Amino acid sequence: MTLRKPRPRNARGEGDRLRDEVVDAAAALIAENGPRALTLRAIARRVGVTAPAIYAHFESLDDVLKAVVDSMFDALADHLREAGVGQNDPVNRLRAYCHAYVSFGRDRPLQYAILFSRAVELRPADSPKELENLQGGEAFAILLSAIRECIDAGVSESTQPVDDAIAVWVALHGYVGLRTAVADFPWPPGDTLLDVLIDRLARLRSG
Amino acid sequence: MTLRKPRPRNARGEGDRLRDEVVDAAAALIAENGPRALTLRAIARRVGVTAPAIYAHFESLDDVLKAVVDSMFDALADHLREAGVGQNDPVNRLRAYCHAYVSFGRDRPLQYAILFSRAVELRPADSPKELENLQGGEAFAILLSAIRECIDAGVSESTQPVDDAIAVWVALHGYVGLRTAVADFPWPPGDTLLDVLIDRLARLRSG
DNA sequence: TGTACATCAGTGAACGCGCGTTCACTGATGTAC
DNA sequence: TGTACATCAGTGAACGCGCGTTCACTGATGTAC
Repeated sequence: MTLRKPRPRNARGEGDRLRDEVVDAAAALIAENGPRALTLRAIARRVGVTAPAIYAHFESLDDVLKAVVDSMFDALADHLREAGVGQNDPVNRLRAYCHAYVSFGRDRPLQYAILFSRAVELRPADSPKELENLQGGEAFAILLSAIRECIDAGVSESTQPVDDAIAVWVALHGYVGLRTAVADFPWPPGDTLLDVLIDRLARLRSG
Repeated sequence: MTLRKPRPRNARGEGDRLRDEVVDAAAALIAENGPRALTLRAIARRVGVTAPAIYAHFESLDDVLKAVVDSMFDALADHLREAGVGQNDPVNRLRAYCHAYVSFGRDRPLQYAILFSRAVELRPADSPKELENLQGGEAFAILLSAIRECIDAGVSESTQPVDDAIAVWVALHGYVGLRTAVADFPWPPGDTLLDVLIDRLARLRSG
């Protein structure tokens, strides 16, 4: 319900800027008040534009939500990659990716929740082999490659890297979901549990 | 939008029946069309009653949603208990509980999702020790006791049953969430992955 | 046994609101000549 | 360099709808005498 000053109209050729602003505003609304608060008019108010203006860039509210999900999956993959920078030890890199995944979800629980909420049907991969083309597949591929490097370095006993990467992903997803939803629970301190999950599911020797 | 024949008015003293019917209708609406489809008027239509009649039993729509979540947590615990009946081997019992947890979520993904969706704030436990009083705590206590029995029987190497029960719960939650949301993924066949998660996180010797 | 009355379990009309969507329009900005 | 014009990036009014919530009411059922 925040009132904004009327924003200056975009100049010629900069019409696409509104598209990005709409996606950002939609993501912010979800982050603040959950997906139920996402309406075309609320987005328009936040951007400082009238509701019909959105139709120039999106067919419907659902279309906006899809764009939000897309941009969130991209942001997640970027977040993981950044966390891996400078991590030369394969175990530390894997851990860094996993912690980054969790912090991504924990910092924006309501946004994270829509990624796998079935509110938007996920884009199907063209073929089972095109994992990266699948939404979330980019993040998964990062996890998988980190596990493979651990195996190559002899610090993981995993013999089925794909299955074990899925196992780790499942655990990360569950950890984000439960920790943000059920705060009132005797959670092990810090991220102890997270490291246990990584150790056992990626079959790290240190674990 | 299903039209129902006008239902007979409840007799004296049976007014509480409407309360249960409202909760069931609300749960059914969520199961069919997700939480966005949950409105007071839709519930009333489905029950075959006018909208104001609901106010005799609930203060608001949010109050109805809370009742749905409560009844779902009860149903989950019942479902687990039933699955354990007749399982005399502790490992098999633990597995039966875990598979029951997953099937519960998989059979009603949209309902399961609201349990931990933050759409309703979960009832806080009065003290950290009163796990059973916490929503979901009853199901958790069942898991925990099964792991303890595995330890006692010498088939689990777990030394921290509470932490490991949490780990299993996290994995079950993640498994339900991802499997129902991301169908288009190279999941290991059947519930192979689920058994791997149980083996490693409950530290079963068979694994 | 009969009857007046209280209570229970709702109904039905009405309210104001925010929503998605349509439509005709406007006014600044770039382009052609 | 000036000017007519097309286009772009929106505006503003209007529509019909379903929503939560309120209010006065109704009519069947049980109870007291």
